[in-house]
Amino acid sequence: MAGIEDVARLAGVSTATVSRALSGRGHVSPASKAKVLEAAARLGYVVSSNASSLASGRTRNVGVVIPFLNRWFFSSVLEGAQQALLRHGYDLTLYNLSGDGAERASVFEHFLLRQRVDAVIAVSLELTESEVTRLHDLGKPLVGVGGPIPGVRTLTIDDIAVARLATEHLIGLGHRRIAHIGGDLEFDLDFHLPTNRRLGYESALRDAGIEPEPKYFAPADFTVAGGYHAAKQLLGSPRDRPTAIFAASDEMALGTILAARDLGMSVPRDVSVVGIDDHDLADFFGLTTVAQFPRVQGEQAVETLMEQLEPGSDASEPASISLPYELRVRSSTARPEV
Amino acid sequence: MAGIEDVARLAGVSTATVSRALSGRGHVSPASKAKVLEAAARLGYVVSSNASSLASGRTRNVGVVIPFLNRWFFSSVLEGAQQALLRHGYDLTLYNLSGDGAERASVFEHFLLRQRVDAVIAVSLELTESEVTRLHDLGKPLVGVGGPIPGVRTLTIDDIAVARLATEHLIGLGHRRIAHIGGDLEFDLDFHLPTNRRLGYESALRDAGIEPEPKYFAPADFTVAGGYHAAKQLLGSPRDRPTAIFAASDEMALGTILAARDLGMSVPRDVSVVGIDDHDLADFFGLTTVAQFPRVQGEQAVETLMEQLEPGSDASEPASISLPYELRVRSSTARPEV
DNA sequence: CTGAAAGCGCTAACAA
DNA sequence: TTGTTAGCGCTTTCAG
Repeated sequence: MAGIEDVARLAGVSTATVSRALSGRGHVSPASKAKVLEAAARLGYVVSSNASSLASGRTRNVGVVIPFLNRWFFSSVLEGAQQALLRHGYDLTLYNLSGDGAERASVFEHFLLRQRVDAVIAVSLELTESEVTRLHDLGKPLVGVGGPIPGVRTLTIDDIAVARLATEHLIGLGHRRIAHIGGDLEFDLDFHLPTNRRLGYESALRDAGIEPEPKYFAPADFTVAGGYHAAKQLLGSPRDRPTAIFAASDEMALGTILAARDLGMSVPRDVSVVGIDDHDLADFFGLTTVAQFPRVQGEQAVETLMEQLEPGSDASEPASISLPYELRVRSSTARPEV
Repeated sequence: MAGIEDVARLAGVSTATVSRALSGRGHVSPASKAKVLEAAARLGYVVSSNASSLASGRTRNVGVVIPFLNRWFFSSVLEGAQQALLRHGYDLTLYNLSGDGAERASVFEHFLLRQRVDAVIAVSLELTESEVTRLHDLGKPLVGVGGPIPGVRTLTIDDIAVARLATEHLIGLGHRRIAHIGGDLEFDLDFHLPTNRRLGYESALRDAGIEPEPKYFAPADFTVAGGYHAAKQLLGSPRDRPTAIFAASDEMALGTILAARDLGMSVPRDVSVVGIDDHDLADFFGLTTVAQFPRVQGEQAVETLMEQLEPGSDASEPASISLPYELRVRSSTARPEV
């Protein structure tokens, strides 16, 4: 392992110059810089991140705290964040916390605070005020994805608007009996996402002069199986059966499609289905959905951090971050039968 | 930020004793240890991992290199690894390499080698000999998951045996015309997994006196959509249609079930379907499958590393690692109709 | 623009 | 069992 001194010697300059040339901080003459670069390449020199971090206080590493790895939304956010960080020359340290108290506290105390990260991205995780304060006091930028953290910059789609859009799509097609499969209340830890989506749904209905009815709401757990069972419930009754179902996630929407099939109903002829996400499988099932772009959310979280971590490097300050979403009409929605 | 000196002062001992008490290396009297622990707690002291790493050469961090984040197998391995590492007090730094050459080389050079990790777990990634050598020379243990890396300890299920098991299940039910949906050749980078599974399938057939026929093989890309199309191909022809399909992954098996339905066939009455994985959705679809346990694979990879990283801590040396798998019979397989 | 040198905070000989 | 102390490899003032 070549060290900075070896490079300095080979390049005929001091270690300080090597450091400056390689890190880009401070001025170095083009001539010296070239010599340093060449020497470093020749020796296969790579800085020791530990020594560098210890001396500079920067680690070029960010921690990502995330509750699930095996769900589409979360793995996509992670992917986006990872890629963006790599581009900036940062490492990503992963903390997969299943919301569980003890493990989580320990992670905060013994990992995040070990000066291992320059910043933290918290995905769909409600941090306690003391956790936020602690990070803040340490001067570690923190950005949230997927839900508001008090006093912290957070990226979330406008769940109310997204739900409105999905519902209005159905209303526009002529549906009046529109059911909703949403999260159960205890799922609301995810930043009231279920509640917000339900609010969007209800307000869209009211705006169209339709009074939301309790019998047209079924709770589920955001899985395919959950959506399936909820949909069976909704579609099972022969009278006043809804002609359309808006599910709060694509996975539940897929469950709905499968339930309809199993009940001998045809989608969209007998029932229209719309979801939220644009999950990998949505296209395959012809599911109409409101796409959100979790990869982009991950990337944006990184960019937001970078502005704080490396000010001036790329001064495009998106003061208020509005995340994109988009209705994707496929074959699971149509006008209701007359 | 309290430093080690603060703790030492408060506890009335030297910094060396604090270090020893907190890290567990070297002997410390119970009395001193108690004092140190209390002082550290009082001050909210957390070691600086950089300083510690620099001085000791250990980072308590392992790098996980993985090609996908959004596929069941990979996210499960990652989850298992993360959890096991956390338990050992290690961090996990994630490198999500999409196999792409340039990005990958850069990661190896500038990230993994920056002394940031004590060891590397490579998931389904064929490392070049020079990459392996480089890590080896640096004294970084390396363990593979999901495919053999030359000269490296690797955890993989016995793909041939797994495929045999699945096929034999069908044969045992009385099927003779058994088709296989496997990976296309170019997918073979995944360590010949598709090839091995096909070999297992073929040898099981031969053992039962059935000659494998090319028309009963269809390649696909391990996705639901891919399996769907392959299955339509296989099930489309009216004569000599297979009575059973063995898909090399659950996702393709699910596609097969959906294809059968769309062709108006009933599973398992008209066609039996078996997969490999025990994907989250397998249970929901009643898919018979050979379960593998990727979480466990991730955990085992970590344990294997720990033996090398912290010798003596837990001396259960599993010399040859055989990974578990298990046939899960559900409702997608049955005797063929007579 | 460059070099000398003082640390960054901790660990590990070594000595006691 | 404990303390003293010399670094770990780099960054960054501070002079020049």
